[in-house]
Amino acid sequence: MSRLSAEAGSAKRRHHAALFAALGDETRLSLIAALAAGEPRSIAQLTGGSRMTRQAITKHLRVLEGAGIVHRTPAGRESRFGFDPAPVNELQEYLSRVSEQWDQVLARLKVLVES
Amino acid sequence: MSRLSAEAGSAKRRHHAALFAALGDETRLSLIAALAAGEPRSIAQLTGGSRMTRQAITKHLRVLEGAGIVHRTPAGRESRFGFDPAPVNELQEYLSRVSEQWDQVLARLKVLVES
DNA sequence: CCCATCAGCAACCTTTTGGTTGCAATTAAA
DNA sequence: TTTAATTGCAACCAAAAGGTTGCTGATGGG
Repeated sequence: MSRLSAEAGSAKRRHHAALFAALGDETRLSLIAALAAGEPRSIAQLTGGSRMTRQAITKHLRVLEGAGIVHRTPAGRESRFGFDPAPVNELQEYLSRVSEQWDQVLARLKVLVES
Repeated sequence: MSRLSAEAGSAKRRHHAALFAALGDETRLSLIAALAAGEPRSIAQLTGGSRMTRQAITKHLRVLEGAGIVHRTPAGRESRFGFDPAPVNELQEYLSRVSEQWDQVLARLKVLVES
């Protein structure tokens, strides 16, 4: 079982790493900020105000879509992108667990020092 | 001032993106898990149990060190790496803000629907 | 002293990533 | 029905990332 659970842990770790990687780009963070601030927007709207090409923005949106952070809704000739909070919350919980783990280590060290 | 604050925001965003990118690798996540679980460890210790080369692990540790997630402490002929929780907490707060922003958007939409 | 261990450095390679340009297709508007 | 706007797809490119091998230099133990 230890092997199975180790592999399951590895799969989850791979998933989390992919989510973090999706957030590891300045342009994508600004896209997330734009989409988490209001209603869905089209690619042309999201491109406006950036020095980058529409295709570059499209690629970034595809990465975010692949991570489930954003979803595409075709509407006429344009496709609107909307924010999806689930992966963000997932990563928040992940970081929480790391922090708690560390806090427990500190608590144990404190006990050792005081004994 | 709007320009200045926009640039300041961009600098912070770049910083956050760099931190996220440092977490965007499965191997580095496992290193973090190992180091956040206990006392500092040497490169050789961290390499043991991995199919990767010591140099690969070294590179990953350097990335984590560059992000401030880990610090190196030379000890004799070996250098021990220890966990540093500050960047993790910083990212946790960042994700919190994104979530809150989104919650506010949802609340506004709800008001619109009910009116 | 001798030897094994731990680590740093450099070169090299392959794959991925971020970005561009050009072109075709669909949809809306005049 | 033209025409403009919005998007998708493909090819291409440069740079960065992830990993390996080989060699060298300290350091600690016998």
